[in-house]
Amino acid sequence: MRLNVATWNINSVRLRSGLVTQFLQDHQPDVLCLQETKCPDDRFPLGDFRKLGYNHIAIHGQKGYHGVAIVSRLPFEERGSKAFCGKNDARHISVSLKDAGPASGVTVHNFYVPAGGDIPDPAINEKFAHKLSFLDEMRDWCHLDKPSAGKAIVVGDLNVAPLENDVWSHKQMRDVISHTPIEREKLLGVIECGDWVDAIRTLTPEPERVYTWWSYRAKDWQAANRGRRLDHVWVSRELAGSLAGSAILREARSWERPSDHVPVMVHLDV
DNA sequence: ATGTCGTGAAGGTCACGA
Repeated sequence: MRLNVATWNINSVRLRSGLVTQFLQDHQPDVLCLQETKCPDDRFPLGDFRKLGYNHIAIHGQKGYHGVAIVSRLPFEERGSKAFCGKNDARHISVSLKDAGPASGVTVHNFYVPAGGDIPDPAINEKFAHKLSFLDEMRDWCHLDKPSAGKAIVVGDLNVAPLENDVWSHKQMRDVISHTPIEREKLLGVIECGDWVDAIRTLTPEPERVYTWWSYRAKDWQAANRGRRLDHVWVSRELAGSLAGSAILREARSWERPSDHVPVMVHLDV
């Protein structure tokens, strides 16, 4: 069976539920993971997605900031959300597919890693310190909880572009948060510690440039094309052989009132 | 150095986070 998993930082699920439904209709992912829903759980637009047959929805939101959700047409069992850095700030949720045929038993973890502010010095910028601690805890989680044992997928807006060709200019980005050496090293350390396989880069190796985010601030984002690969899909070793393809929906950045991130999809033959 | 978004609480714009 073909299993399609997508991730998308939607930057307000209420404002953009129309874009989400368009994406679900056009691309039919089995599982869509959303970040930055910015929506309390009791105001999540469940009905919009259920209408399209996405009847299984796990949400972990709060008012105004962050928030993650998993919207699925395959049934699942909720696996809960882990609080990182001692904060319950709606940055993780997980499910295990169940009664879903050959996809049963696949666990999906959906993350929204802290952005980290502007100044890349943890001594004077506590947001950057938080981001680094969060990445440290993700590594500990891989070590202690062994989330990559079995069939598992990590997706999300990890807010780090780890490889040189994940940004428009490696040289000009090395002091910019999302591509500083310490963040890149820590994110690659999480992958290594968990023995995760970077699905997007397995299918589209360097040196090809891959971006999933373009700033709202550029006058003409397409002409400038100063993108970054901030959104990721990792699979456990057991699923690596099932990787069948991936797609980054760049055109979604041109939709009306877009998110600054675009959907990232991975196809698995399970 | 700037640029642009979304939210929420005011209050008819601003602060904050990204």
